[in-house]
Amino acid sequence: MENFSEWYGNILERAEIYDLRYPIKGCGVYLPYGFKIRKYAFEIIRNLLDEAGHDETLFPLLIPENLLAKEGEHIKGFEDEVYWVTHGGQRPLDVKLALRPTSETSIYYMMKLWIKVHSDLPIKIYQVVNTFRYETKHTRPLIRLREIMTFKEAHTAHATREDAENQVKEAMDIYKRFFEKLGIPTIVSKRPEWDKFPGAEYTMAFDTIFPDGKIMQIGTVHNLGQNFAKTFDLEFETPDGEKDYAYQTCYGISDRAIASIIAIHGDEKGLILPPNVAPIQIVIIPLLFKGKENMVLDKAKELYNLLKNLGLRVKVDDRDIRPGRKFNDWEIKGVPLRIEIGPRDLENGKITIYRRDTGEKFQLKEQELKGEINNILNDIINNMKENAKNKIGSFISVIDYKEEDSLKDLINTIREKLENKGGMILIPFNNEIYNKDFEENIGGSILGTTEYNGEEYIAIGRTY
RNA sequence: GGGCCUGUGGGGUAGCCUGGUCCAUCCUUUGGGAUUUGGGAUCCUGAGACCCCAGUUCAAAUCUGGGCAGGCCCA
Repeated sequence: MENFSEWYGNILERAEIYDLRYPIKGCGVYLPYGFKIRKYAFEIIRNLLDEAGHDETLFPLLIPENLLAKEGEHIKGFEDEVYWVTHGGQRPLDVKLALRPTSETSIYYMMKLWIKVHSDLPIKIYQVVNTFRYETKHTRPLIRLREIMTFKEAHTAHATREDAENQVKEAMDIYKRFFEKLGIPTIVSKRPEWDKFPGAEYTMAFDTIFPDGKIMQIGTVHNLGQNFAKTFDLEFETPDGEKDYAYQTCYGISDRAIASIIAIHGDEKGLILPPNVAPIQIVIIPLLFKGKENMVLDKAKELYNLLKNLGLRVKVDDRDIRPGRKFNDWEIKGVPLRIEIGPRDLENGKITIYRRDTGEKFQLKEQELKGEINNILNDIINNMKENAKNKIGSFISVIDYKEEDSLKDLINTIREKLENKGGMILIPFNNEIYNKDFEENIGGSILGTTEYNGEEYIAIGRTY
């Protein structure tokens, strides 16, 4: 993958994931195939959240200016990138309406109405919605959008600081499992003070590394403390009759998760999808020879029903084109398994199987298929995880640095490394260099502090 | 915020400088047909474009101005 940008744009089009020709910068269209990937991926996070006691809700897209502007630090973080609705028809509006850049303010306004006593807490809700940012820098499909079409945002309120702290832990655990299921390796760091979510006490972030060596933030978890609660007056009565403000957290995952599936697993041939999000998990290609078409088609149909009944997503590709073309089409689309069935296989009572992740082709006795199929699919996701881990691992470099070493040398080493290799650089934590001044000199960003092999490090990289 | 560049079928392009030879080239895509099918076949026959508006001119894809859209560089 020499040129990632080019590869990425190409694959979105050729695999029919996302059409970026919509005539507004930073806005595009999820095509049916891409939409299904999105659907299955977000089904996973929905299930994880539901199992952990979250409830799905839906809040309005429009936020009145006075609500959005209420929390000073929060609005400051967004003021340059908010879209405003200023007119209703021809008539200017008395109160401008923002297209949500995120929904803290609208949700917390309502939470105030729902919270009276400690027994109303905790509240754990989430929604999957579109959000808007007026990006002036380069937009990129599914990575930097003006309309973020898929934003899963969870918001919680708790009676104590400890509960909120535990909620942060739970959220991080959920995200960790989510990305594991997708086979996407992540590095978790605590964002620096100057780069945390506006209005939060602190921000924990999930980063991964793209094939071009750039850092991609794909999930964040924020502990909001009582900042918003005080602004929005989320006051409640404690068990001992006192008053206190709710302790809040919020955490989000976006379209970038989809971009990561594509980027982390894909290869020169196209997508490689983890079976759990693949719109088609197994494609059956009948090899049709003159006079033997029906035999082969019947067998294909039989296998289709067998696999379908096992709960798998299967498709028989009986288009009247040559098989080589079909092989290619489905490889571009990343279908994990392909079954080839032709007259030769029929004679031998075997089927031919191709694995997209390893590229290997092998034969299986027809009777073995039913028992083996799930093992194979499991093996695929495990192998994909392993590959991804190795890829990301090779992008992490540790640089030693002690007080007495030359700061100039350190800066040069970092610059050189970021320039030539990219990826993530880890430096043993040192308060002297953990600041904005240092960040401005290294030709990259300080991602935050992270734990690596049991030690604390400063993580550095170039971000998207 | 300042500067630069680009816009031709669904995608990628040639033509633009030097206006006419362009009802626009090639690859890909795509409808119909034939033939074929164990790794992107082939043949026949169709489809599909000069971003929009105004101007210059006998004549505009080509020149000028504006609009819209996209990209790049610097702060």
